[in-house]
Amino acid sequence: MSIRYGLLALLSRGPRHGYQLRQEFEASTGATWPLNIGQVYTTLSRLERDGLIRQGEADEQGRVVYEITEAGRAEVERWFGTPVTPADRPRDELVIKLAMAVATCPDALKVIQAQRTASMRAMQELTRAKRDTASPAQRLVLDSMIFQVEAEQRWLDHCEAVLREEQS
Amino acid sequence: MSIRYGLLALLSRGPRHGYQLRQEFEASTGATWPLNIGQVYTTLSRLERDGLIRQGEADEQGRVVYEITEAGRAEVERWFGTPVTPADRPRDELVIKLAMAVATCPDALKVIQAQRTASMRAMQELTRAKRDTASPAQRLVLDSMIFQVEAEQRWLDHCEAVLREEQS
DNA sequence: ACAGCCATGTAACTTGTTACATGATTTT
DNA sequence: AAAATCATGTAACAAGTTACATGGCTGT
Repeated sequence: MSIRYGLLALLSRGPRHGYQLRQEFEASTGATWPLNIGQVYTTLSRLERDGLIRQGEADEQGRVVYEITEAGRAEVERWFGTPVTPADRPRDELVIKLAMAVATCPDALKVIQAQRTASMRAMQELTRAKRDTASPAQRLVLDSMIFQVEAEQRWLDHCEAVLREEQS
Repeated sequence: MSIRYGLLALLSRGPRHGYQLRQEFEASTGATWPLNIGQVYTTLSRLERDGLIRQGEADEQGRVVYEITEAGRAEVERWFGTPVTPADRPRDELVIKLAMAVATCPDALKVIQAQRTASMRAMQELTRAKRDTASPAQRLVLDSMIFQVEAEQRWLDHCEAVLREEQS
């Protein structure tokens, strides 16, 4: 629901049109997850269908402007007030992969090694991206990814240690 | 694609029927993400549609048994050999929420506080769950979540520090 | 004239998810 | 007899995603 609520939150600041929403969304969340412009419009249609936004009057340039409704405002409030729990998060593909590998794969250690290499490269790219990013919001997003990759690396080490212990 | 590839990986060990697949999947990945049995069958249909598995002969108990095809085996190999990158992961709802909150919300600090409380509670539940889990595979999954919540807590501290600095 | 950006939208698709229907077998 | 578990499946939907069509405007 990230995009859905993200756009709704942007609209709670004031009326916006679709193209503008993509710009602001990407300005906040950065280049790691590019947002296809088509998706903005599909998401806006669904938000309108659900009564959380409505089409306002057109721009002076004739652009279609959306504005948040009362129901939408309440929904944003609820969203900001509700923390994210582990159960809310989608299944982590890496975790599933390793869980399957330890039971299935000829050698799970190879999977771990390949992932570790990729993680290190990801870390390099993230630090480089952070160096090149001026926007504070985008830096926070990059920081989050850096912390997550660090956690991933720790977990990979841990998995390898557990595996080696089991084998011996 | 976690479920899709997860089931495919299980089938690469040998023929299985649907109910059994759910049991083995949950035995590996644990109780945090329960797998609805209906989803097993929808996913199996789609895997069959894509030529990655096929229906074999029925069980001695008359149960429908699926087996992996050559194409499926190749796909599993490819999956195990391909690392997960940050771009592969879905947008993190917490990250989006905070990125929106710092720019939109009356006070983002409240959002951070609420999340921190939830994170601490999540951590408690995860350590309790780990204490009660004998299966090594499930313990690894729980360890992954623990590392992730730790990273989340570090990031929340970091966000708060950055915010307070900006305000002053 | 043409390339590139601004701008809106739709059709088709994917995976994930749940609610429901159905019946057999096993346990209490 | 009733409850629980085993077992298979379908219908309907949500959210995310991309490819494509369409046209206006701007700078070279």
